[in-house]
Amino acid sequence: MVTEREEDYLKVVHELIEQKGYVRVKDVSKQLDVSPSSVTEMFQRMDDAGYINYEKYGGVTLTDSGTEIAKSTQKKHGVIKDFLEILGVQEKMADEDACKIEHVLTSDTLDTLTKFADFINKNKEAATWLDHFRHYHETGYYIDEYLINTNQCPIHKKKK
Amino acid sequence: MVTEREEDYLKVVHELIEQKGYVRVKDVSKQLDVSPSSVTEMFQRMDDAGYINYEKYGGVTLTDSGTEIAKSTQKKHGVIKDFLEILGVQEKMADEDACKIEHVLTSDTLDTLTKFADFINKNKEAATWLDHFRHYHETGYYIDEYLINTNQCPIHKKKK
DNA sequence: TAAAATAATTAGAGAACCCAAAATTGATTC
DNA sequence: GAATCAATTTTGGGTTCTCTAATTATTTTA
Repeated sequence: MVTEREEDYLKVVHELIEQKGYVRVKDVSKQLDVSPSSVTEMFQRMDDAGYINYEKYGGVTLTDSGTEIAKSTQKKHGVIKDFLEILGVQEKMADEDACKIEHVLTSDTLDTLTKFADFINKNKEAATWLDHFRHYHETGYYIDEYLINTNQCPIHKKKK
Repeated sequence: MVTEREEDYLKVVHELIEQKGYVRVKDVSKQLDVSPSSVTEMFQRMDDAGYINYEKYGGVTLTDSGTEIAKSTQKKHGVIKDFLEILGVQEKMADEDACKIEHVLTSDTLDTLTKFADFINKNKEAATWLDHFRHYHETGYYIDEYLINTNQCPIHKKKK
């Protein structure tokens, strides 16, 4: 079974291959903020595990299973990050959280987050609703026009 | 710095103390599905770290810092679980995911999730909107009345 | 092409987990 | 009080991941 850390490494390797066409120990080291020797060691482990093809002092390529894991992890990352940003979490935080969560969320939950983003993006009504939530989130106040349609007093009301 | 695993152990210890008034190695072992020897070892580590007071063959109590961590972790768990359940994730999955996520979410994001739950619970409008999302989530179809107010054709439309 | 610079690997070690099996302690029962 | 039983701890070992320092390979440059 693939570990979380292996998923991290596979994701970075995949990204670097997409960006530059090849992978350097140095780059992975910088990207993940670990020492070069840690990268070498992980490369050896992942070669043994069948996720990458690794040759000393040479290049690294992803195997089919490695590619699958990398893509799946990237996809999860995107889903989570998009979702959090929709909710109003700042890009940097959303990215940071997505990096952690992507390894552990059940596919059920992932599916829910995906559907949520779809729903928001396909409905004007939803977008409006979201604006109201964002306003509440940022200021702690409800928006007047919105309150008119509820059973609440149309006075700015601080959330306690 | 407290590790994720220490947070897990502290949470369980705190829960057991609340429930039964005391803590047995056996119970923690069962709760976390680890061997008794792992629990003993962790107890020793957490005693060294100042999170618990541990005496061989005796009881375990939480220090102030241990209590703080346990409570904070429990609180985060609750926020995340509630949030996911609001979105329609099944209780079991929501709980499972919350157990993982509680250790890693930024406080920014946690705050957003809390506010989201508040917002939903305090607005009829929001609750209605949520029903529509839940329906879409479960069936893949939009609800007619809802679509009337959007730029979409009021025919059941499968999401692709 | 030989020396210098850079990159990568190996060697050795440590932290945070985990386990099974053996030894110990504390509680119960006869 | 001694024997038994259950709970706990110790011992010894394993995995995954990390590091620094030393070594080796590759690339650059003079």
